[in-house]
Amino acid sequence: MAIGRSPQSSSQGPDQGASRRPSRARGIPEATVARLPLYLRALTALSERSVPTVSSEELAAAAGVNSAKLRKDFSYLGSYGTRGVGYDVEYLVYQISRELGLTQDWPVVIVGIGNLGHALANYGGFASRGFRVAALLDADPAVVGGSAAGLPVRHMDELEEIVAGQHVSIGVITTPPGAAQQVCDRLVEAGVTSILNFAPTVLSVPDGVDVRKVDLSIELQILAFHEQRKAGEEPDRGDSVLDRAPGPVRAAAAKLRRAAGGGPAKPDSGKGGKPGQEGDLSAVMPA
Amino acid sequence: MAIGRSPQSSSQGPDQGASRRPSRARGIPEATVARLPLYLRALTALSERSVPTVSSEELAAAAGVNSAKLRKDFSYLGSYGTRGVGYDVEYLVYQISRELGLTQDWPVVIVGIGNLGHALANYGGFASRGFRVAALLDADPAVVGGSAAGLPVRHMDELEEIVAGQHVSIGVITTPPGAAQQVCDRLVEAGVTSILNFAPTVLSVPDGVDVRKVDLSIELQILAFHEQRKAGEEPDRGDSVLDRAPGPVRAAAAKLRRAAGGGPAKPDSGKGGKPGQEGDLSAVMPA
DNA sequence: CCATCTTTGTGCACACGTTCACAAACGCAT
DNA sequence: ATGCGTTTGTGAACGTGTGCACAAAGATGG
Repeated sequence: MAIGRSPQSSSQGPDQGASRRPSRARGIPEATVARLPLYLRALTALSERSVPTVSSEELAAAAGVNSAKLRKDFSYLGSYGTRGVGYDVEYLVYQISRELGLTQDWPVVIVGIGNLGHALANYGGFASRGFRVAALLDADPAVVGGSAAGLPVRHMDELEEIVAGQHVSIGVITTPPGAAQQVCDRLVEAGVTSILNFAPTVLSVPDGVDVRKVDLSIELQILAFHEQRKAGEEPDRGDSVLDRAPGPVRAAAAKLRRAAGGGPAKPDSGKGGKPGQEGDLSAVMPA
Repeated sequence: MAIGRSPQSSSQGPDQGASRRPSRARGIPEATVARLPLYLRALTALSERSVPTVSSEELAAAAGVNSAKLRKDFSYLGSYGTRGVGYDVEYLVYQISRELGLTQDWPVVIVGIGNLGHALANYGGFASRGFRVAALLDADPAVVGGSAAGLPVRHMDELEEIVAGQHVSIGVITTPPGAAQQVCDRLVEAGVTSILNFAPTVLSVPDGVDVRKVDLSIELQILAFHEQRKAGEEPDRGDSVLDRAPGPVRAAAAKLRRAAGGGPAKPDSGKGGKPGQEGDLSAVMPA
């Protein structure tokens, strides 16, 4: 079978970020890196209110984390606090920005200008942190030539030129799932080394390329899981008994299922058994 | 100071999901829950191609994870595989769906119908997994009355009635950051117990309410971090020496900074020091 | 200059997550 | 039936992340 490409390099699962490559090159744990933007946001808010210093306790509350965790996180960056006082807001903003690489400009291309692509193009958070939209791209002639957020939508064919010409190293994929891997390959080939993927696809990329995934459907499913648990807390809604059987019983059941020919005996995935769930997504958006 | 509300209950940080409450009520680890949707997607694809069984190795490749991890994940659900053969695709689809609570219908309200709200309303992945959009809500009279994805946009005032009447337990917040906490409070008050938050805000909710956060800006910042690391691998671009100094030196520097009055001595956040980064987001979308 | 109070930075213990590696279980051919 | 090849399920080792609790460091007041 073998469904993915060759390497499953660069992480992608829920353990986002570059996990397999220890990534702790200079020591900053991945979990800490993921929290730095959180701190940065809280600090920026304080900065705007001209608050000069902040304690780990206050900042932790604002960022929604444990204060000990916050202090440990900061300790990886160096000792930027002052005991008995707290942290200098402006200085910390600068240090975190620098650590995250936000003191430089990051041109970004967005590929796939559907509903989500549009939303992202209009996204205020891009420009406000050094991320500049270098170009909007789409393969659909009906979309190319239009505009979003004041930028023209250009054709995929210009991708290579744009990436090379503007030294784009970050690409955002908001295409339908079917096109994602292909777009990804072109991005990588053109020189992009970091990809933010909104398509519900497992992208396969060569070593050295980072992929992060945002998947709305998954988030909702996780919520549903917890929601279901809340609902059926004490009532022991009995699952067909076989399901959690001790082993031999269950194995026999599996054998029976297989023997049945995989046809009519299946549970029908729960509800309205209409097929094509994954294939015919209403275009533009991932499922 | 104290910025957030009262409790910082229910998790929210990068350690998404209900972390602090062990949540492993019946034993399924949070990390596993987060991967189940991944497996489900891969399995659904196989199911459509009428593949009857799949080995852990194959499925793991398709989902982009380690096969041992996949097997351990499945072992939490029970023993649904057959040694020497693999897993029955249809059966596993059913089991995972059931575990995630996707065999039932989950009405969802989306609050804040801006660019992103529109995109979500049109999101194919909603309906395809049992998530039904019960209503689209907005507070802006200019938006109310319009429609998105065939559904009318209704006014916030109808929230309580809709949530109660349709037994909505999941809410999606796509408002500007300033409105997020307020909307969240109303949702919770109305009876919603799971929230998917797209606004760049740390929501504070009472115990028993789950919050998951999707933050585009953070994802990009994490990518930028790794990108920067790739770029400056060997060159020891010397950071003003003070930055990583042994301690006493650094402390003195901090004292000097503070003594300087917090005014002109600050590093200016790196680039064009225009303020209002967090406050004046171009509405509609989070930053 | 000393005492006291506040807050950082971190050692340590523990919980969680990942991966290896292998025995047990199963299908299949003979 | 028996043996062989395959694949699952899991015990155990390891790595990562979290949180407590406290000593050290600095601020502050007398």
